Amino acid sequence: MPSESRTFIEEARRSQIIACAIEVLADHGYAHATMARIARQAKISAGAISYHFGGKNQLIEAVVAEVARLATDMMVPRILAQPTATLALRAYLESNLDFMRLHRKPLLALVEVITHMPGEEGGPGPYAEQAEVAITDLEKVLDWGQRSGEFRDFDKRTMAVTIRGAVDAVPARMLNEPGLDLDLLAQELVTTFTLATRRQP
Amino acid sequence: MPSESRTFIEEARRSQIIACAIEVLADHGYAHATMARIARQAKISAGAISYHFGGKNQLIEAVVAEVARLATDMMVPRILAQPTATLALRAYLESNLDFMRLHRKPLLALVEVITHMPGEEGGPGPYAEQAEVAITDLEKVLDWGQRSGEFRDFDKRTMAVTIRGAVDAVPARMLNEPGLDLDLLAQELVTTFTLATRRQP
DNA sequence: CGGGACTCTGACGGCACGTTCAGGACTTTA
DNA sequence: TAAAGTCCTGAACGTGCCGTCAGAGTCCCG
Repeated sequence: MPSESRTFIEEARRSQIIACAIEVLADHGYAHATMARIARQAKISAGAISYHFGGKNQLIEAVVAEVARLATDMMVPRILAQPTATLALRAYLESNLDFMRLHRKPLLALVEVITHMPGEEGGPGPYAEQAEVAITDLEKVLDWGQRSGEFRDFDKRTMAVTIRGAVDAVPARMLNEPGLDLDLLAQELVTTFTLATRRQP
Repeated sequence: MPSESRTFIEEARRSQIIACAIEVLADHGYAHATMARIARQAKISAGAISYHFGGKNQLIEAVVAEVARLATDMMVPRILAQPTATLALRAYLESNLDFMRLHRKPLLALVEVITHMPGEEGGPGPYAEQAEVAITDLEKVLDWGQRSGEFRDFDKRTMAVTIRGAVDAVPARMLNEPGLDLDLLAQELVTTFTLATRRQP
């Protein structure tokens, strides 16, 4: 305990600051998530954040990495455990919405960063690659289903973008409809895209 | 000409500034669309914009109104002219993508404003209502199809949000895939959502 | 006990942005 | 022609933000 108390404090602070950044991002939006505000949430000074993370960009980076890890851990194993592509697509949708329900604020924080973080002039945001990974993963499931004969012959990329677009529309709805039933929503999405992708009789 | 030259100049300047704001928003993104930059694009000073519009917020408001008018004019008549809900849904998707192809920069500018404009603390952005209108319009088409027996019994709001999410995912793709064929894309979307909504045999 | 490493504060500098304003050029009106 | 009105510029503000830094507090080790 004594030999590790220093790094223990360091790690504890980092975790606390990341958690507070997620809280502020989810509750007040990217534009209002200033260093001073995150610091106030953590009951420390703004300088302390720079001390631990070196700057705002690196803090954001840590937040994104943390939430991405959460999502990956929850989704990937469930998807890979399915025996058929149809069930894998179902697991993709269900585990994704499960993640939204169980980690509501981290999800909203991630969405704030990905959608509002300014990138280079006219180019994509710095975390566009994050979204690209989610799409290519989905494409793999779709390719699996087409090669196995479960799915009809659609354009894989277009279908992947369509499904992700539908899923990404959910967080905004969570903000405006407090009583939204995500289980029911998952059911509707599964039905919709099962019908849209299955091989036609 | 003399009696109206004053208001003529006024209107010409307003149109020019709106066009330049659209250009800058589409090319460089909301974060980089500063007053100075828009002014430089229009070869005037930043003060002139405040003179004609009273401030940045009112300029943005004018931009949104202009683009929304463009989109409505192109889509609504085509949708209402259809004899069945199935064809109306097809017209909704096709006319929406047509608008994206014919008015690429105004569309991208509108997306920039709607997605990046900061609103009140934690609340939705000031133009969230704009998106809400697009969804309720779509719900009307879906309700039409359910009452006529063309569509199966899905949750109208969920399906509307799903379709809009899929459509709203297109602009981001236009930025990253220059050679994207919007006609082919429209065809895929029509097929996908025709299968997803039609009454099951 | 005393030096050193770690942790944090509070204030300051610098920057980017939107807005305002006095004044000038030009046009219309009296 | 003179006065009034229109249109615009360039500089000067005020604001909000991030990053830095000297110094203080705390804990450990010699």
